Amino acid sequence: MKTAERILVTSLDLFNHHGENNVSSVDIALELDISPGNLYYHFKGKEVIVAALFDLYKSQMDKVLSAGTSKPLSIEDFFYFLYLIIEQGQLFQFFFHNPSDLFDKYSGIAKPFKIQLITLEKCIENLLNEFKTKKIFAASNAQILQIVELVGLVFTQSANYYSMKGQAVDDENYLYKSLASVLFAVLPYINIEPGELHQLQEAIATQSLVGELGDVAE
Amino acid sequence: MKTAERILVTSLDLFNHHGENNVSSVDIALELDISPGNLYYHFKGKEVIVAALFDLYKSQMDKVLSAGTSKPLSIEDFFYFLYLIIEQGQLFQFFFHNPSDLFDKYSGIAKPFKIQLITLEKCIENLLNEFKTKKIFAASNAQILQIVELVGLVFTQSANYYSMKGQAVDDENYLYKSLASVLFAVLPYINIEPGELHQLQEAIATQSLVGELGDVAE
DNA sequence: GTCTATATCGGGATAGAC
DNA sequence: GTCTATCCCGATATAGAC
Repeated sequence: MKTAERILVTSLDLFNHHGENNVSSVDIALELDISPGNLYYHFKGKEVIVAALFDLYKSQMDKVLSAGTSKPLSIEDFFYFLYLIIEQGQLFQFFFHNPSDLFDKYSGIAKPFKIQLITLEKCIENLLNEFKTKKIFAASNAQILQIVELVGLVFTQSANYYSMKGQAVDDENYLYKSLASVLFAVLPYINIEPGELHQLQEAIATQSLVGELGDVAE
Repeated sequence: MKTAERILVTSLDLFNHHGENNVSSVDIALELDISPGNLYYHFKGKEVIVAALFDLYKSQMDKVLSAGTSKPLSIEDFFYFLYLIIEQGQLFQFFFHNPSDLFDKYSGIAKPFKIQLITLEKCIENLLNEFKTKKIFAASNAQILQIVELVGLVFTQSANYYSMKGQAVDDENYLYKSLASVLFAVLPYINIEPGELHQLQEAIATQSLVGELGDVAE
């Protein structure tokens, strides 16, 4: 792996684990066994690193989003879609730890990041409206917006919430708990045999989701 | 006002607006037109200030919580109770901006803060269970826990979410939006004439809550 | 109680040799 | 591409005069 790439991978890892704020350029260099000077040769400061990581995040998230909107989804597909989104977010956790500070320090990413988030939410809103058209989902526009906002809240802030409560939620459990919260909010508005979806909820709650949904997705 | 008190008030204000991380001891002193040395005479560093502010937060929140549990509440009272809780949280926003960093830096408040949060959630759980007993609320224990978790998420993280989206939500709107989210999650499980509570939701959504709920609370 | 002056420390950033 | 040496700066913290 080239040095530049190693720097990105290591930075992402350190940022995710300790918070961007608590990782200095020297820390990154130290972790990589290179000199601070060398680090600066490749990236002129953390600003550039963060920007590069954002580009990576955006490109990966865009891939997921377009996969979710290219063809009609079933409700089950929809939750697998959400699963993929949450997973991507988790890979770039550090962006969500303290966005206001981050945007202050690196003002370049503020706008694009917000746009990305709004795109994501718009995308979910569209999917819900499709379900509504297909009569498998019944909610007013206001309710749909509420759901979208809740999904956004869960997607961007659940990790902060759990870490704040001091519950050491590991990466896997975190995904299921987030999904369960979303499902819980959506469930009352879904129009199919109750048994069928409570099964899904059960699956998520007991964290056997992959077995249940894994094949649906391919 | 004594200098010590002025320091606390000003610190809280600066912390809330700019984040504890971005406010140095010198900033506080400057804002108060006193010298850094003088500041240190009263509080030996930000650590002590933060600890004092936490004590204040805890005592005020405890007052609200005990008011909410001393006598049986109606559903309307319950939402006014949530209103007061969210309002208190808002007065000490900075604690919620980046708790993990805060707890790292000021390890003394980590435990008490978590306990306070868990107490609050337990309190809400108890209230929901009471409503269940009175048959005005129907939900399984798992569902109640889900609701409590959503309330916790909304209470602790909504502000971060809105600021992350770049929506400049002013203090008042913020309260109503948070309340509306909670109401939305709870609504499907409430057992009274639909019209009655949709009225409440409408009131919250249109932000005329104070008129609707203000008198109920006294 | 309040001030000025100063010590210390860590992070960001760069110059210049190899 | 990589290193060492160094500089600058902001934040914390304290000493000692008034």
